[in-house]
Parts: sequence; structure tokens; C-alpha cells
Amino acid sequence: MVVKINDVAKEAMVSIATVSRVVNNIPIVNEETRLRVEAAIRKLNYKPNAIARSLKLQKTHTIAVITYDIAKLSSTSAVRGIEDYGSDNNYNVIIFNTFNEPGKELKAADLAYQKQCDGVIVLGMDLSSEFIKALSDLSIPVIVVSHHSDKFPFVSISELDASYEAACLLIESGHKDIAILESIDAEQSLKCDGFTKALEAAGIQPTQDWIVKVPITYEGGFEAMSRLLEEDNTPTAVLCANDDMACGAIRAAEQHNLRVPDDISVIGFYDFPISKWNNPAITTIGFNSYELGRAGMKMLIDLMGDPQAVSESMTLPHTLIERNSVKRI
Amino acid sequence: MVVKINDVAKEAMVSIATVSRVVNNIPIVNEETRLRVEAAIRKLNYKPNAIARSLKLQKTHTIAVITYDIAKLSSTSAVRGIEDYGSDNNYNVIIFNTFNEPGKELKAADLAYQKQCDGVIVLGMDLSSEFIKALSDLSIPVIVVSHHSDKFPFVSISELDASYEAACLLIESGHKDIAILESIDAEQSLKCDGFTKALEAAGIQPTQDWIVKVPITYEGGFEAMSRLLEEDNTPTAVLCANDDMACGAIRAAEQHNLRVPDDISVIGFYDFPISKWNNPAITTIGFNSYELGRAGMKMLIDLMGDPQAVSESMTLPHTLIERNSVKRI
DNA sequence: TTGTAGGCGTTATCAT
DNA sequence: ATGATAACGCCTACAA
Repeated sequence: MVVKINDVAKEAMVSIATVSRVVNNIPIVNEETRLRVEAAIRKLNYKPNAIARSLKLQKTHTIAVITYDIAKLSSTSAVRGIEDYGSDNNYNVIIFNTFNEPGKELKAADLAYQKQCDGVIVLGMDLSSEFIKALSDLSIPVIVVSHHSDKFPFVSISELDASYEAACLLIESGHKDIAILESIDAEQSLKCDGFTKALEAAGIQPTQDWIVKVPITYEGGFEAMSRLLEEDNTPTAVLCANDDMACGAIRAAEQHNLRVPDDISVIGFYDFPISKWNNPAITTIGFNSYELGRAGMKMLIDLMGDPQAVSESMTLPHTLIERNSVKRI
Repeated sequence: MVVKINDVAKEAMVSIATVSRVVNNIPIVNEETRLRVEAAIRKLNYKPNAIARSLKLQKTHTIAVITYDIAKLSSTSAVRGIEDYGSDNNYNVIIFNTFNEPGKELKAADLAYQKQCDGVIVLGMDLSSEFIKALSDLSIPVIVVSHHSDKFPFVSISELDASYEAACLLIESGHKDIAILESIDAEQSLKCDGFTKALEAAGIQPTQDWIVKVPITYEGGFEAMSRLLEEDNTPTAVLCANDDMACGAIRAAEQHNLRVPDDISVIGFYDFPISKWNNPAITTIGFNSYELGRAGMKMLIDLMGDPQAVSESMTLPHTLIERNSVKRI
């Protein structure tokens, strides 16, 4: 039999109200009674039913994280940060993966509502207008992490600045023929924007064929680089949307008997562990996803504490980490 | 204002019982009434409160996943499998990371109980006897994924067989001087057991100094391999507890001017994406973590359906994936 | 086929 | 300082 507040009350010979008071540390209870109740709680190993409490308090201390795929390297540390900061502040997190399946994000939003989540974090996703509407209709606090948003407060790095700086490094190293490998899923790409901006600032006209969109994976990077190298005109440097792509691209170059960075330079994004341990170590844009997640959870908790508060979006810093995949020419 | 079953009832001019019936697809309701209720639901955009329902039904359709660190490559795909199979069957998952912090696993078990989770999956963790007791006391179904357990049903690969086979490959390739790099956190290591068994079966006496325990990371692999190579006696082959370690070990070998696999052979474990894309590609033990997660969730759902059922533990298959980090000598 | 009412385990108000 | 009791939103006998 599962022990309820009633059982404790009987055992301690008090009313359930008193038990509730000691459980919730309401100070007005007599020291002696408190001791008796605490003893009963220990003896019966009573644990309050959070569901019942949630129903009464209209608060679940649970938040929802909606993301494409928790197994993606760019999500997983952020989730860790979210869970970590959350658990320090008495919040638990329910995970929803959408896997890009249409409608699944809407279903996730619905479930987050039905399960009475106190807040929602949307992690690293493009937000379709449908999704935005669904989230708004829920009228529960929403924070976007690792992505920009016009509608909700977000915490992210500046992808525009980051890719701008990465492109500048290439340009300063003497490169003029530069390609960019972007995710095929990116509707509008801040990375491409930064890239283009840097080239134009240097008086270089971006080559349209060198803006290539492929899956943001090892395989995608490999394929894109292979394609690039089979053309007559070949770039001397390539910017990649993440380090997996960069790694795949490097392997493709090697297969074409080109060495990185001697024959072709490559820059990645996100500083996955691999980029430090690859040979050659990959120059990349690094930032702290874990901190991004923590900051997002903090914003959400603040927002949940005061739903009227207008929270300011945050841009967290990134760094250009120079390793061995870029060479001056 | 948030709309409740009462509001729908008024709008449709029926009782809340009838609304409940159409929401839950209880067939006895009159077609015409059903239509009217459905219209009201749509009009008011009513969504049932799952917390209230859970309280009544004593079932939350939520399960807890307790793991060291969701951000670990060996956990993350399994979590995806769990969430995926779960969401297909109307279950959501709450994540608990323990980060090896003492007491945090106990707290997670407690919270899983308080939040009335219908079941618990313990993922890839050593289960301390304290933790086992705590979980047993909860009297909710528990499944262990990616680890063995005497107490709870588990789904895992046979690490013993896998490392045995990996060691055999090395032995068959002519190696006699073989080291193993195992996680410093592993209390008792099935990997070491399989390794030892294979050597002994081949009449080779394992060298104690070559069973080295370090953190199961790139850094750990790098450090362990460096240490090994600075001794007078040096192995010709090394088994690693995961592919990150293997990658680190390979970089350490390169730094000592040894080439893999020409001068020294390396085998990894888990088939992380990196092992395919590293140069050289890493020979490793592969298996499907995603499937492990799915299978675990399936077992749990079955168990929750019939708590009396004794579920059989499962061993899922693995494969020795031969790539380019092992050479015949 | 539909409605009434009690109860799921808490918290909190109002008496005492 | 303590206790009765009415919610919280829903499901489900039981009655009609």
C-alpha cells in the first residue's frame, strides 16, 4: 500500500493539515508536534504525491524541451545545461524530439500544455509560423535557445558575427576563393549572411556555386567537398556549418590527394570534441552550449516567476579557435 | 482564462460526464451529441488537463530516465530510442542526470516516485546497492538499459563477448603484446574479463601493467597511450573502452612517431561516428544504441502493462567492424 | 444515452 | 497551534 498524507496524520495523531504544514515547512507548527510528524513520515516512508500537489497549486515544476533530435551533438550539451540548472532549482525536464516530422512539433506543444508544463524551451530549431502560433496560444512562457526568434526571448550566439569572423580569418590568410557548406535544412542562414558580408567587405564577389547546401553531417561534408573538388574551379578554403561537416570535408580532400591545410583550408563550427582530436585539428568557432542551456533555463525560470516580465534576449560570446586546418597562402 | 471540461459542457449543453466520454472515445455517446461536443471542444480549443486525469487514473504516462550524463555519446542515442518508442506509445520521458554526484541518483529516484512516473529506465549506469534498494522500495517498474543487473530486467549487449572477440581479432592478427584501456569508473569490467579470457585462451599471460584505467575520454586515451609508450616494454596492440579513447590513443601514438596501424594497432568500442571518419578509420565494436533504448522502453511498457509479468532480460547483438586501425603482424 | 456526485491526494482558508 | 473542509479538473460508478 502506498502511504498518503492521511496515513501519516493517523500515525502522528494529528490532522492532515498539520502534516501538510510540516511537509511544506510552514513555521507555525509546534516543535513537539513537528517532531512527532517527522517521525511518522520517516517511519512510514511517506513521500508527497507531486501530481496531487500540482493539481492544487497549478504548478508542476516541470518544463518541456522541444528539439529536433536530442542525439545531435549541438543539442545534447544544451539539454544537459538545461537539466542541470533546472534540477538545481527544483525543475525537471520532459524531452520532446520532433525529428523534423511534420506535426510532431505541434503535438509536442500540445502535450507540454496538457501535462501542464510551467514553461517551454525550444532548442536549436527553426520555428515555423504554425509552431509559433501554437506556442503563443498555449500562453505559457517560452524561451528559444540556440536560435534566433522574433516572437520569443532567445539566448544564442551571434552566428552572423561568428561566420563573419571565420570568413575574415580566411581572407586575412590570403584566401579569395572561398566556399561555404551550409545545412540543407536552414531556411535562412545567418552563417551564409556573415560569410557573404565578409567577402563583400573585402571586395570579393561570392561565387554562387560555392554556397552549397547539404545535410549537416560527416557524409554531407564529404559529399559537398567531393563535388567541389571535381569542378574545374576549386576553392582554396571552405567554411563548414559544423565540425562534423568539416571533418567529412577534410576526408574528402585527402581522398582527392589534397592535404589540409597545405592544399586547402577548412573551418568548422561548434567546437565538437572531434575538432580538437582530429588530424589535423580543426579551426572552428567555439562556444559553450552547456552555458547556453543554463542561461536559457535561467531566463525561463525568471519568466515563470513573473510572466509579466519582458525578458531581454541574450547573445552569448563565441570564440574563433585557431588550430591546424587553416594555412596562410 | 483557461478552458475546462465544465466550459465545454456548458457550451455544448451537456454534462461534464458526456464531455469526458467523447474526449475519451467512449462509444456509448449519441452521434448527434458527440458532434455537438466536438464542435464545442474545437470552438473553445479545449485541451484536457493531464495532471487532473493522472491524479484520478493513478497513471501519468510519464517515465523517468536516470543516467550519468545525457550528453555522453553512449547515452544520447539510447535516450532518443527511448523517447521515440515512448512517444509512439503515448509516454513521455523526464530526464535525470546524476553526473556521478553522490546522492543525486537517490534524489532522482525519489523525484521519479513523487512525480508518479509509471516506470523508470536506468541507462548505462553502475547501480550501487543503495540505489538498487531505493529503486526497489519505490515499487514501480524498473528496466536497466545498456548495463547488466542482477536485480532488474536489463537490455544490453554482451560486453564480455564483444571484448573477447575484439581481443581475438588482435590475437589472430599475430599480436601477443596487448594492452586494454578501461574506464576508471568501472567497478568490475566485463570488457576486461572478455579481454583476459581471450588472452588466456590463447595461452598469453595478460600483463597487469597493461590493464590501465583512465577517464573514458579522448584525453584519457591520449594519456594512457602516452604512458604506455614511454615504458621500455611496449604493446603492439591496444583495446579501448570506447572510440573517443581510441582516437586519443591514436593521436598519442602519432605524437610518438608511431603510425596506426603500421606500428601499433588500436580497437575501439561503440562505433561512434568519429571512428568511421577518423584517419585511420577505427576498427570497433558496433551496436545499435537507439535500438537498445527502444527495446528497453518496450520492455518497460510491457512491464507497466502487467507488473506481475517477469520480463526476461535481453542481449542484443553487436558486430566487430573492421576498418583500418588493426594490422596483421 | 445522459446526468449526478464522490473521490483521486494535496493545499489553504476559515474556524476554533 | 490545530482541525474541518472546500477546492484543483477529471473520471466513473450509479441512478435516471
